[in-house]
Amino acid sequence: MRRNTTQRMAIEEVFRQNDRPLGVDEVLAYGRKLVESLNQATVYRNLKLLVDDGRLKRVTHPSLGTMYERTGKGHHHHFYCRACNHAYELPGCALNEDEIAPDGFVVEDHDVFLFGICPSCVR
Amino acid sequence: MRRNTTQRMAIEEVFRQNDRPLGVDEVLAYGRKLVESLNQATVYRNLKLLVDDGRLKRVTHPSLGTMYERTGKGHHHHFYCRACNHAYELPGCALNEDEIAPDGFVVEDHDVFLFGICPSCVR
DNA sequence: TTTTTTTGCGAAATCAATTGCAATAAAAGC
DNA sequence: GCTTTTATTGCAATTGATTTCGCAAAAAAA
Repeated sequence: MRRNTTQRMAIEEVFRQNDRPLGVDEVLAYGRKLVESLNQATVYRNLKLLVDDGRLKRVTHPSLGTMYERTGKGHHHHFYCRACNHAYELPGCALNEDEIAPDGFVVEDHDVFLFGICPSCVR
Repeated sequence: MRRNTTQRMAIEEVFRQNDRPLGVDEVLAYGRKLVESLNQATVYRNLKLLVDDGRLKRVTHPSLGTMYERTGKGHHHHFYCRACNHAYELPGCALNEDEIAPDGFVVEDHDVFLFGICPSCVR
């Protein structure tokens, strides 16, 4: 049976406080502000458990690599800010269903990654 | 000065024969059909040279990892067939420029990855 | 208290990509 | 055509980054 350890709760808290896709190091860094003994292996183990439990989703970003984000937020695209290196989730979908692919291709899913400058960095 | 080795020409030929994004192992496997002594390190070295020379472009696919494709084909999206594990390039862009991101986000580029079944696998 | 999961730590396994080096081969020079 | 020069290859070893693992100690929950 799964136990509510301070480490696991801290990792979930990290995602609550920073509601955007986070890399393993980010989770470790933010998590250590909550539980300073937090270990990298513990982060890896818990990220895996949280994915298994359906609380997190694993995403592979073309520039940032493996990231994790909270589930249950509906379809969204990803924005990567080249200035602060943060990833953001942008709700909604700007893809035209009909011209998405030529006849014959059966499209089941899609991932959209945007690149640019985020509002906090633009000013 | 750059030499036209049989290995390098074979690698370029591989991309001419299979005009879709290819992974390093695919380039190696197809390349060995043309030059059986072809070595992995040679593939890595030449892919890098061909990128430097602007003949290939490096792409990071969320599922397939690092891939290379020929340059000069204009903007396109990528389609990944879950049946044959091949990547395809789909010319054109089905993204709505205006609703692409909320106000404040400056979008400079984007990558779109589609997932599904390709025409050859669908029948 | 007792039981059992979980942690921290360092070691180790993976995987992708790079490098050193002697042998090879393309291109230039004779 | 033959020799010289030097880029390139093949091979194995190595790096570097990411992820996993073994195990004793710690801490939930029973």
